[in-house]
Amino acid sequence: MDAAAPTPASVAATAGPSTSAPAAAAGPSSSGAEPLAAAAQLPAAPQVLFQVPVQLGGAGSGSGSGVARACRHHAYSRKQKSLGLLCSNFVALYDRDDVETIGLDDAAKRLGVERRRIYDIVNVLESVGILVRRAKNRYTWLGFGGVPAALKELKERALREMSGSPVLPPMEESSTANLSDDEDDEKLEDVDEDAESEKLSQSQSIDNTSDKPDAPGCRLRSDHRKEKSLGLLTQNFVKLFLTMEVETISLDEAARLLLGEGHAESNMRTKVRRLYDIANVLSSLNLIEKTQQADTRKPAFRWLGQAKPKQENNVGNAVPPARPNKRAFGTDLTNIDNKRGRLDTTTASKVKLMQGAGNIVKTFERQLGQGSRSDFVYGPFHPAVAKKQETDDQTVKQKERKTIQDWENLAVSFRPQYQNQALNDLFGHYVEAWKSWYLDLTRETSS
DNA sequence: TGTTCCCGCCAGTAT
DNA sequence: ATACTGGCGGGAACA
Repeated sequence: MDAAAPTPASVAATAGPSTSAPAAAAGPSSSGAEPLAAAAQLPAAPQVLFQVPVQLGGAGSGSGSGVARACRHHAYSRKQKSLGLLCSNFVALYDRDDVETIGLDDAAKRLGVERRRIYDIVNVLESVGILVRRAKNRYTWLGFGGVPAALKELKERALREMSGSPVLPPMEESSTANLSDDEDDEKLEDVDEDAESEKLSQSQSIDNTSDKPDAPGCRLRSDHRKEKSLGLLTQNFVKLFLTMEVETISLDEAARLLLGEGHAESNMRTKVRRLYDIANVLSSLNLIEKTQQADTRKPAFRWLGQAKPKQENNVGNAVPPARPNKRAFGTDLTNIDNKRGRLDTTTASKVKLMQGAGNIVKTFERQLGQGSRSDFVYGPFHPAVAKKQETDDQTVKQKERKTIQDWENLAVSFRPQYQNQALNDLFGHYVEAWKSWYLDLTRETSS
């Protein structure tokens, strides 16, 4: 649907400020223009909404590939079209009390991007509980207040499964509470997904090359799709931080961990590309930040865990000051960061350690993998209140404290039990190492 | 030159 | 049949 047809200015009109989505604006179909109370009302969001300085020449931008696109856009700057920036804008646009549901077309139109990009954003936002899909084309805005619950749920689920306890009966887990009519069918699939994911697990990473070793054939195509969905990948990426408590992790490493062994080079590349997308969005939510690994200087991401709208960079971060080092979309900037927390050093080695455990991670990742959209419904947990601004320092601090506590409990109670002895042993090593590292870490951080 | 990641093709799904 | 979703990877901007 996002085919050619770049409708040049379609947006500019509706989207107050300087929106301009040169080539992208292809606001597809969609019935008429919704009233959109002009996006101009963005709160005091500073750098929001695409400030594309230069209006690319007319409709321009070729349809097809980026070739045509590229050659006539001198002023083209990908920074201004980054997912991260887009996400910030998206948040600025919808993170308000009066926002209830979000229409994809509307969002695309207002932000001046093509629908396809909105899917990207929305999928990761949903993964972290900021919004929920209600129906085709419809999402409900939960806001940042939904994040803690979503993360908690993610963590719990991860731990539950790591500990070998059977994955919740899908039906129960995705307790319809929040589902709307058009989603429940997915749950049906989840049932056999569970059963199947077991045997197919290893092919997950290599499916691309169509090399199903033992030709499971029976795999639901939709499963493949789900397994690779941006949403799921986001969750698993986040789980890496939540359960392994790695302080920093490079996208390579993440990809490796998520893919497991026998991955083709191309798979890695693709996975990493996706992770970049995800990381950019998570960064703009301030859930993670870009840094470098101490030893290798390799770019990596650090978990901040305290989602909040981008503007409020100063409020209670669960982590020391974090300068805006990551490629600050929108605000542009250096990509390179020089300083990084002391933790990185230790972390780097832990991460290495983890690599050996790739298999295991992979295993549980797979178990968790069933997370189709219907799988992560934070309904029962979600507060529904406390939306917006956690600007309140007190609250934030309390939360931080609580988080630390959580982790401590976690460290203590964390004792996975694999039915499989070998796994159990292997994992044991990993856990031990992790635990000691983690304890060090908490001691350090919690001042 | 390597890294980052935008863009849109196109296949799978839903209506 | 049409519309919605979203995986995927080419290739260009960026460092």
